[in-house]
Amino acid sequence: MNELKTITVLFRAYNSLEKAVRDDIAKYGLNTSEFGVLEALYHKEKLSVKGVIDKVLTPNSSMSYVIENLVNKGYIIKNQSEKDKRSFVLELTQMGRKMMDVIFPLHKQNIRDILNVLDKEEEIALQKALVKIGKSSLRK
Amino acid sequence: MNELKTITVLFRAYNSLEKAVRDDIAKYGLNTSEFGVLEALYHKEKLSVKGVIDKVLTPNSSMSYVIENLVNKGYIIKNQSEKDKRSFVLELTQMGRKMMDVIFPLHKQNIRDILNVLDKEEEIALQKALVKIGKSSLRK
DNA sequence: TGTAAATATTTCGAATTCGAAATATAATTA
DNA sequence: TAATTATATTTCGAATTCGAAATATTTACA
Repeated sequence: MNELKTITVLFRAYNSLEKAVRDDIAKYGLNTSEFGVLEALYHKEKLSVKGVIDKVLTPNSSMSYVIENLVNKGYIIKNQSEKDKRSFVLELTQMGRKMMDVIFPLHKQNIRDILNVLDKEEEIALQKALVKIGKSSLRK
Repeated sequence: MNELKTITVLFRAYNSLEKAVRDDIAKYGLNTSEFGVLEALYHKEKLSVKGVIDKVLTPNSSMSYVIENLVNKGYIIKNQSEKDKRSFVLELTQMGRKMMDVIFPLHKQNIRDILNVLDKEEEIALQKALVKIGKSSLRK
């Protein structure tokens, strides 16, 4: 049997899921990186740039660009931290929060609609396997 | 429980796996898209551009660029098809094939080293779940 | 305290990626 | 056979992404 089948189906599943998400949030003029930042802030109130980077998959060199766009669009604000002058604190604007109040539940439902092809046990098992792979591919 | 956990761990697993693969093949001056094309041709001898597109995850608008780079690097050749003048046939050069003879086994082993944290049953179950998700996210 | 190492963030330049529209040829059908 | 539709591929312009190096500030420690 093909030894690479697992990675093939993983890449394909990721790609089609990612595209579904991308198309969904593109309706609101956002890309995946931007949405990731908004989502992190939606749950955490305030986060430093580093705090966001630790939560999402965007590398720091791209993050400045993503954040700048979100600031320009008026969805987040960025203030230098008093404690640590290297650091900048991000939070949603009122507009950003209102938008997320609308988008986030739709986004969640959209994903659930896709994932619900799996029954509960399958989904749990999938999570476990993926966590293992995630860890395994880091130590390399 | 967090309803989005599955997508989170899927995205993370993909990302770290993809990075492991990317770093690996970057040693040979290739990126993931390029490697995907070479891999398709390595197994199939000859393929049209469309044939390659159907096998990999790169959209056609990007494919021209990827193929052009591979031609310039001397790893593949591209000839207009006699049968169908719209179509172009791709195949590995001798150099391309020799390189893949070296890279491909290493690439495969690299991935197996990561995936072998899973036992056989886990891996099969993972494949099944991912295939379901792949299909499920297409019809949207 | 002064200097070195660590951390947070940005800048830079270049490569890659994308969707939409354009081009060229082939297949279909009226 | 002419006109229409379908298919294969490329072009275009713009946005995004990346790693590496630079900057600024803080922390460690000699």
